[in-house]
Amino acid sequence: MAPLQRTQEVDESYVKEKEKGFADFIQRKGLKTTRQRNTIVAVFFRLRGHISVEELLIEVKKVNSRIGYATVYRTLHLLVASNLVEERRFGDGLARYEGHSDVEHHDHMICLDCGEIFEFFNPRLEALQEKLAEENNFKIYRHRLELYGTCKDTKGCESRKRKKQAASG
Amino acid sequence: MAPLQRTQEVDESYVKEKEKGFADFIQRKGLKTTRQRNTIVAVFFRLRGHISVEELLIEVKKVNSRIGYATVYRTLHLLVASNLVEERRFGDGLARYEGHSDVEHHDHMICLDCGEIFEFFNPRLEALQEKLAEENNFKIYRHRLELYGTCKDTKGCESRKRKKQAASG
DNA sequence: TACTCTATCGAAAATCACTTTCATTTTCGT
DNA sequence: ACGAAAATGAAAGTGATTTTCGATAGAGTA
Repeated sequence: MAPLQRTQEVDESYVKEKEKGFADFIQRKGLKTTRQRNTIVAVFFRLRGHISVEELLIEVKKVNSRIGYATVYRTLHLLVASNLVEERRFGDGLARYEGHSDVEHHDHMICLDCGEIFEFFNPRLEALQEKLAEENNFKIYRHRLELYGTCKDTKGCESRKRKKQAASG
Repeated sequence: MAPLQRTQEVDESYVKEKEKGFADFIQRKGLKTTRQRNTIVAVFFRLRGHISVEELLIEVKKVNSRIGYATVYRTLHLLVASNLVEERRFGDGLARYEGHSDVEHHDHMICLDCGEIFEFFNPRLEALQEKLAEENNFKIYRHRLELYGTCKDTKGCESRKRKKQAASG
């Protein structure tokens, strides 16, 4: 029942699969394959975690600095529409995107000290929500559960916190 | 285990208690009592549910049309800071405010058809979250759980939906 | 009550995170 | 290669919220 942490190394087959998924979506919708979209998608799926538009834009510009942020926004919307990516909002005012493997729904724990976002999943929690909804004649389409707190007592927290402060200061 | 619905009538003692709480906060912080703030607070606590800034502004202007929206925003921030009010965001891009009784935490079911927001609370759900957090050395400060779906099969849904469509069309 | 210091007010400008516009490329079926 | 339609990028526009700034008004003090 440990949090599902994304692996550190992004393996190429994962990226290839996602790129294929995006290409299929583009074709299915009769849209056009472009250099920019391919770059953005390739960069996105090589990043891990919950990426903000700005973070993605910075990485994309390292590959092709002429790609504008409107294109990044537009491509992210396509990725969401294609069901390959999910948009999340954790209350700091900006959208974050995460690669979506459509089998595993999960919830989040957000550390307010170091900013780390942990993913977790618990079937009893899911079942209990369903039960409560049913008791009120409510049909759930989707839900979101976020635990805000601290992972201070875990090993990485302090160093991530310092890194964060260095980046913003 | 029915959803906690706010009662329709707002009783005066509740409003008076909140006004007192706000006055105390203002004094404690060395801020000034003003006609505008008193009006906004008085109007706010006589409304029920999850109030958007615009909804509040409309009601405030009925009492004193010269009160500007900046003042409403500022006063709402004071109410949040005083812990008398909680800010919520349900993903439609605007903040909603609800009077906060610091005993009862609750979660939300949001009907995507009629827009109604139901409140509910379940101790097993709370306990399970605590347990999961503990297992991961995570300390929860606060959490949020929102179930998005429909209450279509309940009696009020259709009429609320029509009302909403009339208001926006 | 008058005075003064400073918080607050309201209107307008600014900000922030996007979204849309539009003139200029690109893509892709023919 | 041709041309219609889609995509791009720079810049303008949005909508919610925040900040600015000159004017106004609380609240201790004289």
